[in-house]
Amino acid sequence: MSSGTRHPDPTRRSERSRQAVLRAARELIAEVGYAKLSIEGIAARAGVGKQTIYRWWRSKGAVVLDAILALSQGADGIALPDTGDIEADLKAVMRATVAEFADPAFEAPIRALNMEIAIDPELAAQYREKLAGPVDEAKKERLRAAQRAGQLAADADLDLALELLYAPVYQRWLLRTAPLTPEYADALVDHLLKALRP
Amino acid sequence: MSSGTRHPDPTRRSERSRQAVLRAARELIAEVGYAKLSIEGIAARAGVGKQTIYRWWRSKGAVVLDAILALSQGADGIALPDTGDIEADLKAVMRATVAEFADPAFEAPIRALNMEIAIDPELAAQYREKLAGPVDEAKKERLRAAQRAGQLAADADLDLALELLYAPVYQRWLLRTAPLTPEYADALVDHLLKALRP
Amino acid sequence: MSSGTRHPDPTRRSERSRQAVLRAARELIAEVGYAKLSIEGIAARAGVGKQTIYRWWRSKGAVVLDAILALSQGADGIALPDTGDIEADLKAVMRATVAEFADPAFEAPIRALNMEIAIDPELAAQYREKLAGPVDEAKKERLRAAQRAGQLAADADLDLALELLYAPVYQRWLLRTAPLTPEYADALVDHLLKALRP
Amino acid sequence: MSSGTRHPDPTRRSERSRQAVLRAARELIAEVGYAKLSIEGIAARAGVGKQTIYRWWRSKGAVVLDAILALSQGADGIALPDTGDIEADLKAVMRATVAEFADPAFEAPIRALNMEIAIDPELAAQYREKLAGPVDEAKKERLRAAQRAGQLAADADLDLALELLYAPVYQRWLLRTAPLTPEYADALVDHLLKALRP
DNA sequence: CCATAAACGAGACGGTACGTCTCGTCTTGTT
DNA sequence: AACAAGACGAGACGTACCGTCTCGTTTATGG
Repeated sequence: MSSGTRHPDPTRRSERSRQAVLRAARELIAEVGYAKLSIEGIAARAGVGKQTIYRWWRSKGAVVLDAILALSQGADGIALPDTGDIEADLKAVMRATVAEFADPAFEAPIRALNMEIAIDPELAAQYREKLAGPVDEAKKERLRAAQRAGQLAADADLDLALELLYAPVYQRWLLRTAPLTPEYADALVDHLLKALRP
Repeated sequence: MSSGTRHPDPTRRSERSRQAVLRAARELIAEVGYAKLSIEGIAARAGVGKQTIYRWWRSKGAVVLDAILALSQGADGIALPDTGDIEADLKAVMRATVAEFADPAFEAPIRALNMEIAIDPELAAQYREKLAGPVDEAKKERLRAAQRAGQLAADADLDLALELLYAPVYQRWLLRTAPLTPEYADALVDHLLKALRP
Repeated sequence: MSSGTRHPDPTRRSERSRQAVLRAARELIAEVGYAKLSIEGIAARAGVGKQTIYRWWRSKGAVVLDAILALSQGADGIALPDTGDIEADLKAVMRATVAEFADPAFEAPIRALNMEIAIDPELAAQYREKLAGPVDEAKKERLRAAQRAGQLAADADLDLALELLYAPVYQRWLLRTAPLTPEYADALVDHLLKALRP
Repeated sequence: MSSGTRHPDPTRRSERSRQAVLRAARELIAEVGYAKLSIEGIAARAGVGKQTIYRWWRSKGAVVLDAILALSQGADGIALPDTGDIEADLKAVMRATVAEFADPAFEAPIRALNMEIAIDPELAAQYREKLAGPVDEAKKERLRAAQRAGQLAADADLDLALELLYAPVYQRWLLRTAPLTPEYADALVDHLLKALRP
């Protein structure tokens, strides 16, 4: 589950320490912000030697990724709602997404993670594999169902479709260029469907 | 032109030092990368006292922003090509954009700037005002022309239109989720126009 | 006065910091012992950045040497008593020496210094030049006076004479092989004079 | 033979490990010097678990002492030469001593051992009992023979005599105050005999 | 045409954190 | 039960930068 790749011997690893580190990382991001997050601080808060962190994680970013992964663990078998109405379903999903992005509790750690991912390609790969990938697959599955139902063009590029939905939200959030509102979520869905209708 | 707001007396400022700092910042980002960029290093490379940097810039990010602004100075009166064919014009522009993002020389400093902007809202505001704003305005002007020509719906949300075009490119580039190709540029334009046709 | 040799610019040095470091070093040697003396600890106690210590001193030993040098500063124009009776004078001096070695307050820092000197030849050279040298010279001067008075052989090797007096005391103290008593001091003088009488 | 005192059950001890530790200690002192000698390093070099060292030795110093003891094992029944001429015999012995101290191969480990002994009284006691004691006894035996032969005063303090001979050599070596030459060895003997003649 | 006040280069300062190393203890199989 | 291996909490190491603070030294008017 951890992001490092230098595990000397995973079986010898102290689960107690691992949990303490991830919890401390989460707490500190929320309390002092990502800019002031330090490995030294995480170790102290977790009651753990610094070496224990360096032993199992490649970087501060790897710790942050694991800390967030640990939260969304149970969410494996995710599936998007499917009422048969692709427009209604997508709007519901996008409104939820927009709301999540607007949540201040969501802000700090996810912004931190995105900084790390933008800098460290290897970390980005792990992020995609562990978190983004499964979620994207679920979303594409819903779109595929809509294709089968004749609500979307059969030859639509679903990866691009996802980007048309999510990239604008992501950009607004990351760069704070404009507020994220439910109306905005609806507008994105409307435009997507207009572009992708058969 | 500089981003700080505490200029004790702009007239007394040494232009020679300012240029040396911006040049040093650009060189160091290219050479050692953003993560290892330090004010100490910039000052040393520029042959400038650290205080001179702290006097005129609020933060490392402000220096980076200025360093990049200084490059794109002449580009004030930017205007997009207007052949009358909105599809051809947009595809040309997007292909150029995609090519620019793929340029390795572009990478390091812009990525650095984006990190700072994502963290520092005040810097983001300056970035929008000085760089992104004028460029976006030029883009919207072209879209407005297309509206007047009846090639786009009269009630189209042009801000959203820009996001549908650029946010996917931005996301692919920042998170390295997928390659940026000319075909991708074309596809984005195609989808936009399908969604925005009258 | 300090032992390091990399003084970047002695005129810029903070005398307040220098004093605080030496005082902290002395206090900590007395309190926690030499084995547990750390540069980190000295810096913290002195309210000084670690870099300030590394900037001006080559090693922990150099700090300790300076700390002790600073104590015995005024003792420049040292001269041994000269009553005309070399035996009585030497016995007085050696009894004082023996008493000094037996003083627990003397123990910790001097033992620490001797460890460093035994390991670091460069430090040893500075120790000899700054501390041991002048003292030895004073002792030899007294012996020379005795030679002129016909109480010692004219061709006596005074360096060796000093060693015959002090090396046994030093060895007993350093290795704790036997107690240092006034009688022992007298015995050393008796033997020296028997060996060196004309 | 080992210096620790917590042997849980000496019979269960692995002789192979013990030898490996002592050999590794000797090699590392010679290779990296005493200052950089670590238990971690000894264990790694010896192919031994750290616990094995902690189980059988009280401290790093105890390992070093054992490592050196192991070398001078056979030298139990030592006796100094006795040609009947005390001056010649002592000069031969002292010249040999001086030569031994000047040997670079002798340097590192013995200096290391002396550091430990100067710091740790308990270790010093063991050193005296196991190494210095027997040797000193042999030296005193030779001096006693000289007393019986009327070459030394019958009431001479033989412990002090040994110190007059060896302490100056020890001091010169430890503090590197002056070179150790054969002439110096002779001079020490000459002075001793002048002081101790009947 | 100076004087004078600022900005300047240099870099020392008190600090924080880095990533590494070693300590001495503890845990997990192996022999 | 001792062993090799090595993870663990702890904490010092020496380095890199932070942002602030003197230091003289330009430099650029404005009296």
